[in-house]
Amino acid sequence: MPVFEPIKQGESFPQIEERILRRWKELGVFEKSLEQREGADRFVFFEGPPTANGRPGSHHVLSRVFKDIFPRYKTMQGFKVDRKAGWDCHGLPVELEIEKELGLSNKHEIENYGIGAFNEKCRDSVLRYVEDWNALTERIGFWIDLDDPYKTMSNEYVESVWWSLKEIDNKGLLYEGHRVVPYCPRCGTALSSHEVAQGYKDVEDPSVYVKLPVTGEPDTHLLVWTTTPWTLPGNVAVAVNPSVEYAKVQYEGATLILANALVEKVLGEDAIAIETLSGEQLTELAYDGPVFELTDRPQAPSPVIAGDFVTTEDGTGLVHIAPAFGEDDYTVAAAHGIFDPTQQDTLYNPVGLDGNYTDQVVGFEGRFVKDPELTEELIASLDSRGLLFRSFKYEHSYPHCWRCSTPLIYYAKGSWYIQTTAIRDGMLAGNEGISWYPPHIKEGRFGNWLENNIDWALSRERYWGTPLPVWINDEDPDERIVIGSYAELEELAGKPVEDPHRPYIDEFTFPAPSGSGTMRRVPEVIDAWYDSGSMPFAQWHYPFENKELFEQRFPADYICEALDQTRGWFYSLLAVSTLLFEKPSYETVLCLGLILDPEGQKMSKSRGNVVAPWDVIDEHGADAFRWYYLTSKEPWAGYRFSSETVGESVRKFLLTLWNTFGFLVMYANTGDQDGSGAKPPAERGDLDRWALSRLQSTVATVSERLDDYDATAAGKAIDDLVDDLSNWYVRSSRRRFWDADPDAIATLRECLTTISQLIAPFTPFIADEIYSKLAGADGADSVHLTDFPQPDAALADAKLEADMATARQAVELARAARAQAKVKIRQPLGEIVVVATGEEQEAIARFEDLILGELNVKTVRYVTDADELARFEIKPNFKALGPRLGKNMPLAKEAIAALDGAKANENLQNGEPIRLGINGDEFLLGPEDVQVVLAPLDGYQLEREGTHAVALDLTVTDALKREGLAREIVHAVQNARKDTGLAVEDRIDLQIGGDEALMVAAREHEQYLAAETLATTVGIGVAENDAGELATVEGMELRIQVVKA
RNA sequence: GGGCGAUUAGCUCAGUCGGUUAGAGCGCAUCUCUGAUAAGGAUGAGGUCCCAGGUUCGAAUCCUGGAUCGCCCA
Repeated sequence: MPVFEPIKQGESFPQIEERILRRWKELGVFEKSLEQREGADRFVFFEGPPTANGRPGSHHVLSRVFKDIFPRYKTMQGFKVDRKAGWDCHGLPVELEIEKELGLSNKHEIENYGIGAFNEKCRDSVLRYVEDWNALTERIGFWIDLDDPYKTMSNEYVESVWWSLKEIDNKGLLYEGHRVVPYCPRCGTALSSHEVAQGYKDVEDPSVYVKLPVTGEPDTHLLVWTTTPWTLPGNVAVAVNPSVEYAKVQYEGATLILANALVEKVLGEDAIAIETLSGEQLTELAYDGPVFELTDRPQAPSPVIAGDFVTTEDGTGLVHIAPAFGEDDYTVAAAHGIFDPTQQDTLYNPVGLDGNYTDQVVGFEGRFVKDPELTEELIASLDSRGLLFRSFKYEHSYPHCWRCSTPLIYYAKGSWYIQTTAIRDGMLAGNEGISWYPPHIKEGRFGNWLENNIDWALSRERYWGTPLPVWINDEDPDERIVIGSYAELEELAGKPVEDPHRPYIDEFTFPAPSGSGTMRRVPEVIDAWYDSGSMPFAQWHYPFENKELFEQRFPADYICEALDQTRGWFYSLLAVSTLLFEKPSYETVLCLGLILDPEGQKMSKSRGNVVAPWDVIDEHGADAFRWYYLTSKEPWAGYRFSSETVGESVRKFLLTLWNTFGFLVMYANTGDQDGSGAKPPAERGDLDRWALSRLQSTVATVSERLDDYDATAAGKAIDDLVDDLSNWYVRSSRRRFWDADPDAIATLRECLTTISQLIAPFTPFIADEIYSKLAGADGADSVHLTDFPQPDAALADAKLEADMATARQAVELARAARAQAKVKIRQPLGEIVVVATGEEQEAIARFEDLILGELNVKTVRYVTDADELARFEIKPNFKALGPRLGKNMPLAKEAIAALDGAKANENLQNGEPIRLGINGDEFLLGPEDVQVVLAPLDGYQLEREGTHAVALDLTVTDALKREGLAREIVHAVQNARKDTGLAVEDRIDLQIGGDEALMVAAREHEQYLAAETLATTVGIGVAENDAGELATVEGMELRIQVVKA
């Protein structure tokens, strides 16, 4: 029986991961990790629900990985972390997908098809790819309860949402208003501001200057500018800023009125000023309206009105007012009594809900307002009537429907609102208590957004969504009831609610409580963002069920989504919970950046640069994918990502770790030693205790960084530790592993076991593979059932770590010196000369054997007085001296440079200060104020760093030469062993022959040769000419014959 | 047009409280080590720390203005 289960040759990371997935399933590890924390303090995580009507992509892997790591970490720290999955089911994107499938292109066609059948299609489609999502979720090791997810379309969920809306109505914050809203004529629905935000595109639009004839002043025109000529038939007034100065100018035979400040910009230098007028004076004028012929509006003077919002930044300083098509227009026209906002039919609107002109617009009846051809015709009409001053293309950013790409129009219509402006201060106060990663979002993007909050346009005139639970008397629209539960509706309507969706719910009517009329539901459904913002309580069907469950799990300690959710889910969560519970529903939020391709382009299907997550997983494995996302950079900055970059993180970290693990398993098995015979850690040698101390420091750093949601720095600390173990501890301890030294095996085993726990939240697969092989009989079934390591102060030794760092530096210096002198490591050298003082010398002396072995040098000689190799130079420590010396600093720098370095160093060594005279003042400099560095003297080859330096005696004596050759022979024999396919521990009979110089060296070092190559017999100078392998050592011929003994 | 963020080596990214000599990985070139390693090590080439002002004894870092890119909003 081997000590540890041997590593399967040729098993790839993805294969290992799939094996571990099966094991997790068999043992129910996720479930156990939860059961085990029953009754413990909770760490609450909320899953932001994705929509499963499309396949998951690499950006979903990003968020799911960050959603996973902290719950795993907290679980290992002893918290109970429930993780309920969820699916976002409602909304326009779902409807659009079905419309496309069914070949429907507007609401009329949907209604002909049948709302019931249409919604059934929607219902079926939203979980269409749920299997793909589940498979990917499981494969990347995102532990979340997929068996009992919340669904925003479930009866229970919808009922909770209804309850919340009634609560809001009870607070008087639900109202029906008229408002100019961004409206998609194609989808037939108003869009919320966060939907509009997603659809801005840079487009070229026509832009026209229109001349409006001033009533009673022939040939005089108001000059207005607009980028939306289609709104001109809706024109009812012109607004000017009363405090701006306007000019009447003569230009190309016409008299024009525009803002004085804009004359040159619009007309150039050729305009001749006639007089200036104040905006106030202009409001006494009128112009001949309407701009287009309208069947229901006769020609009549239209007013010039005052509006503070008019600026002279662009345009002409005169703004055409169409109250149905602009928020400012609506407000200013209402304020001037042009229409009565409470009487809907007084608002002039020549455009229908379908985005087409009504029959009132003569010559353009039924035309779609954003049709470019129509625009041309409108402009031509203006021109033919002498109203066009100029037209040109204007490039600007204009909102489009985020799903169907139709340009939005601003359009006055009825809509239901939540008066979020009433809770703005509450949301701002709540935001104060939220920890944002990165922090600038809090005051910046999110804070600004809250400051400028406007009421939430809640209603959607659509089909597949949570129906707005408002019933209105069909005889008296002022009588309304908001329904807050199915029981309430059942009692009123006298029948049970089986499906709260349209069209079934629309059939629930009941007599008006006032005694006359029938209560009927309003036709709207609600914004799906409200659904997802309700998940903290709706996922539990609160308050109808699970009261305690909800209260224990509110608010969330941690949520995590991509940055684009700032005004999406992050906002809707905060708004809903502030409305209902007067506090935020999350305490910490991590925002993730976008996934870009290696060129920094956004990944999109149209560009064809999408990296499919399964490709990455199949090639490199889920752990590599996770490690890359978690540690390569700050996660909110965005990722320039490709499968190759993931491969890099495999090579850099996972393989190093895996090889170190493989090394331990191999030598523990070869030497039949599991480390149980080791001394207690405190009694082990320096190298072992160094490794254990590094481990403890890393444990401390990792916990500290993960507590601050900083996976990047935590991962880097682990990476550094693994690198130290592999490239220093193992490298320096090879001999001891070969000898199956229990201390070495125990130390490495302890380090790797603890590392497996540290990486468990990061790379759960390889972590469990390593843990379950090393933990032994006393270990848990899985690393994920263990407690996260706590730093053990007894094993931490800062001095030891610092000393080792110094020793390693000395080795590096010596290696550099060898490289410089082109003397390879296999060639032994006689002496290394180390210049170092005080602690540094002690540190190097402490690890002398290690250094000599690593450098293949016989002895080390210390030189405290560096005169023979280098001289001391004193340099100022600016950080210490700067504040003290201020403006004298440059002078001090010169004075210090002029000091006698050796003498100054001697002073400092003796505890005496350095005296410095500057501008007649004397300054005393202590050791903290200066830095002593070594500068090489001419004629010596020396590598230096700070106050220590290393020089090599490069004299190669004949004896050293022979020893070097012996090592070359060993090297060649080892290669021959390897080529012959011998096992590491196989004994051999060795015969060598060839160049006499080599044979001499071999005879001299025969014992060494035999020991290194496990040769039971050695024949020197006997290998036959034609037998064995032929090698070349420093140009000399070497024949090697290896036979298994 | 406004808000937020970014800009550091060929590429991907670090860079602490402002401390004068800016780092790492990848890639490249040369050399090297290795009976754990798909690896490791050394050296080198490679930098206008986006630009311009300013504050300061001292600026990649702080301030102002500008450029470019991204996101968000109009």
